[in-house]
Amino acid sequence: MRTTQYLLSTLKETPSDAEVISHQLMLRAGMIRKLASGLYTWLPSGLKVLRKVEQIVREEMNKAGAIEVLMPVVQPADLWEESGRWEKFGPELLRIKDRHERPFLLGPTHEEVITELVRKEISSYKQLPVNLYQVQTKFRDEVRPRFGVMRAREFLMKDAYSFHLTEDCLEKTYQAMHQAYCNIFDRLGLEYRPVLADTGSIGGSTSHEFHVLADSGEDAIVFSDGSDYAANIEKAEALPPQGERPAATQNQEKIATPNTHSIAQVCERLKIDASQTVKTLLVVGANAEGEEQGVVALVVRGDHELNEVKAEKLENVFSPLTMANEAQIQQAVNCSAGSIGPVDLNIPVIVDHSAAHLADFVAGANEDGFHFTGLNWDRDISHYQVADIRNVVEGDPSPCGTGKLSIKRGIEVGHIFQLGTKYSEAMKAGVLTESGKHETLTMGCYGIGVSRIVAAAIEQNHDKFGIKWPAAIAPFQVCVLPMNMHKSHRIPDVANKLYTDLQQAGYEVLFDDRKERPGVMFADMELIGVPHVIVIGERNLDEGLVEYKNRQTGEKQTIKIEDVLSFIQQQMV
RNA sequence: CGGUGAUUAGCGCAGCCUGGUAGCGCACUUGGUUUGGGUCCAAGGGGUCGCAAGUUCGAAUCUUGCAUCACCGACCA
Repeated sequence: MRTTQYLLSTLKETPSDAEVISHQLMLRAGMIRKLASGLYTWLPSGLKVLRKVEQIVREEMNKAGAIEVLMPVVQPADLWEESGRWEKFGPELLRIKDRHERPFLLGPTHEEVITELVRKEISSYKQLPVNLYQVQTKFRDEVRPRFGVMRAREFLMKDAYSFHLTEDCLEKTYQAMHQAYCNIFDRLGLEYRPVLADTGSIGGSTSHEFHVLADSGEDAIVFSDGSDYAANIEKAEALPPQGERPAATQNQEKIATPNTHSIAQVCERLKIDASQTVKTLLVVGANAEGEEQGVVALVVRGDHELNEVKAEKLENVFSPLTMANEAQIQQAVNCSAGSIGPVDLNIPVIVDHSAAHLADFVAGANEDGFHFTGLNWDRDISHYQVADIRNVVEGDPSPCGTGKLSIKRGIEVGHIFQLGTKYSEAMKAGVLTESGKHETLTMGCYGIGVSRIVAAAIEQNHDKFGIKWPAAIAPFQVCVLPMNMHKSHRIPDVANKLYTDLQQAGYEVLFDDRKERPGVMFADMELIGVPHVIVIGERNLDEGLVEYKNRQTGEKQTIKIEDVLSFIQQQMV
C-alpha cells in the first residue's frame, strides 16, 4: 500500500478526552475515530488489526471443533421475555420498537437466539454435542463508556455456545475452549492469565476469565506465589484468620469525636492503625423471595474493602448490592453514615472474618460525633453473623492452601462459563435420548472481546513513540521509507523494486511515497507500529545498501539491497 | 443516575469577569526554502461562537431552558 493512496490519518496532538494510552494511540495512529459516546468508526489500519485478531480467533475456534454461524444484532423481545431477561436486564439493554410498535432490542449477547435456534434444529442426542459460534457486533448501553474501544457501547465479540446432554460432556468442551483460548492468546503474542471468575448474573457453576496483564486494567487479579492459583479479586476467598481471637483487655468507652467521619480521620485523632477499627456499611436487605426489605449492616476491618460480589450473594442482602441512602440510614441507626458501628443495632449484622477476629477495636457509636473504643465481640456486641465479605489484600494466604497472594491488574478479554440449564430450561431446549426420554440440554458459553483485544494489545505493547505491534496482528509487516525520493532517480527505483518484491513475497507492505521530510515518515511509522522498517537513502545507496530497523528492539543494521527479501523472511520466523 | 466541568475553524485552545468588526498554535491550499528524526518564510481558504428563548440600540460575552461531551462516583456477563 502506498501512503498517498491510503487513509493514514495520523495525529500529532493527543486528543484531550483520551485517558488511557491505547485510546490515545489508536486515535493518533489513525485506527479509530469516535462517532458518538462509545461508538467508533474503524479506519483502515485499525480494521486491518481487528480483522487479524478476528481471524486468529476464528481459526482456533474451528480447530477446536466449533462451527461458525451469524445471528442478527436485532432480536425480538419475546425471546427475552421467555428467558426472563427482558425484565432482569437493566438499562444496559437497548430496547427499540419497529414501525409496528413491536418491541425489539439490540443484542448485548445471544443466549436466547442460539437457544431458540438449537431447540428448533436439534432434536436428537445423536446431534450432540454441538458448539456454535459467531463473530458479531454487540451493543450494551454502558452507563459510562470510556477508554475508547476498551469499554465501548458497540463492540465486536466472538461468542460461542455449546450444548450437551451431560455435565461430563460440557466439561470436555469447556476444557477444549480453555485450551483454544490459550492457543489464541499465545498466537496473539500477549501476556495473559486464565483466572477463576465469578459467574455473575449469568449464573452457572464453573467460570474462567482470560486477562491480558496491564497496569491500566480495570480488574484486580490475585495470584498465589506458591501455586498456579489465580482468580479475579471478586471471586478470591479471604481465609479466616488463624488461631484464637485475642482476649479483651480494654473496657468499652464512648469518646467524643466531632467531625470525624472517615476511618482515616478516626485513626488520625486516636493515633491508632486502621486495622484496629471496623467500618460499618449499610446496604439494602432482602426477604426470602429476594425482594428489597429493610437494611443490613456489613462490617469489615477499617483497612479492608467490602467485596460487593460476595456481599450480594448473602441471603439477606438485596442483589444487586445497593448502599442504603441517607434516609434509610437515619431511619435505621439515627445517625449519619460516618458514625455507624455494630453496637446495639436492631438490624441484621454481618461481620467479615478478619473484623470478627479483632479485640479492643474502635467503631462508630451510632451517634453523630461519637465513637466507641475498647470494643469486643460477644461482650459488647451480641447478635451478628460472620462471613467472608471483603476483598483479599496483598500478602493474604492463598485460598488454595499454598503460598501468599499478590495482586496485579488485568483487562478481561475472554470469559468462559459452564451455564448449565438456565436458558435451556427457561426456553425448553431439549432432545430425545437414546431411551426416548426428553432431556433438557446443558449449556456452556464462551466469549472473547475481539475489539477489546486490540486495545489490550496496545496497552501491553507501546513506547513513547507509539505502538509496538506483536507480529501476528501488525497492520503492516514492513514499511519502505525512501528518503527524499523526489530528488533522485535511484531512490524511487530501489524503493519501488523493494516494495514490489516484498509484496509479491506475500507481505503487507506500506510504502511511504509522500513528499515528506524523513522525520515525519519515521514518526508516523513508529506511531503506527510497523514492525520492520526499510530506509532507503543516498547515504547507503553507493554501496548498494539500505538500512533496516526493528520496531520492537530498536536495532538498526545495513543490508545489501539484494538481500532484503531473504533478510525480512528471516526476521519473520 | 448523582457531583463537577466543558461546548468558539478539522484538532488543541484564548477571548466571556468589564456587551461594541471573532483570535492564536497545529493541520489544510499556493509559492519559495530545507532535506536521515515532526524545517523555515510568505500569502491564502475555512467559524449561523452547541441549540432555543430572553435582556439590550447591540450578545461568543449577561439571564433562563434544553442538548451533547468529558471527568469523579455509583453501575457493569
